[in-house]
Amino acid sequence: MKSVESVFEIIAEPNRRAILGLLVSAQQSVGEIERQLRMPQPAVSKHLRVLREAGFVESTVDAQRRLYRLKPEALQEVDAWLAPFRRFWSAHVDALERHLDRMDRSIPTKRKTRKRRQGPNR
Amino acid sequence: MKSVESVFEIIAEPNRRAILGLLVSAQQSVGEIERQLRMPQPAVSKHLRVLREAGFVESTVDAQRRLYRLKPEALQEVDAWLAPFRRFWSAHVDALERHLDRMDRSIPTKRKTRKRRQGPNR
DNA sequence: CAAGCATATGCTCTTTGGAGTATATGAAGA
DNA sequence: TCTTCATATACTCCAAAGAGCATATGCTTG
Repeated sequence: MKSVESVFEIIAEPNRRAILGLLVSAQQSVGEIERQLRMPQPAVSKHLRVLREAGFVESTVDAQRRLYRLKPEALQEVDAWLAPFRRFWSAHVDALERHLDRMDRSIPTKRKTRKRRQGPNR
Repeated sequence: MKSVESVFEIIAEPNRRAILGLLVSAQQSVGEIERQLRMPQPAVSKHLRVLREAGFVESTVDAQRRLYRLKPEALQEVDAWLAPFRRFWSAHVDALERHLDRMDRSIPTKRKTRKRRQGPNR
């Protein structure tokens, strides 16, 4: 049993993302998820278990049913990881330009020719 | 060759996330990534290939080196997917409260008929 | 052209994890 | 109690993918 998968591995699975998507609107029982996603019940339960152990969802008991609802903490982790990259899709095109311009990340290897960028000149 | 992996599968790989992390600060050559991450060169190249084909990075040629830099579009996709969930980590506590209120988190070891629930579930 | 560096690719091996199926648990109602 | 419903778990099978290693490609310089 490995319970320490990264949140990224968890949401890498399409069915799990689908389940999370369903739970955005409202909590759902296993059966409801099963029907909406047209997925075999054991599959649903299994994915829910993974999601639960990873902290993405939590469940409460209602008679024989289990109602699953979203727990946002885990997804916040993804959001946090994304943060440093955000500055890129605002204005980075120019910054990139500057980079290309001054990049001389030379390494302790002998290099004579530089200025060899720009263009797929074969 | 399958090139149509979801962006989520791409970033599920720890080494790839590490590479992306490196590229946030500046573009890097394969060798630089190799050294900083202490990862065998073929591994770096392979991951870079995956990242490139998925649109996470792009490369330019500099003599025998290849300089890789970030391409934010793919990560924006993740960001977009995350959007619907964002409202959860602002105000959702109240909804949660209501739920916790009408059920018992205790273990229903031996329980007789309880309220049959009036659920909003159809 | 030959040599050397930087990077890419091909191949095998191994592990992981989802699919599918069968079955177990547990609660509710007759 | 027995039956039925809702959900969970156990188990096998299979494919995908990363690790590791060897090698190919390609550019540069002597």
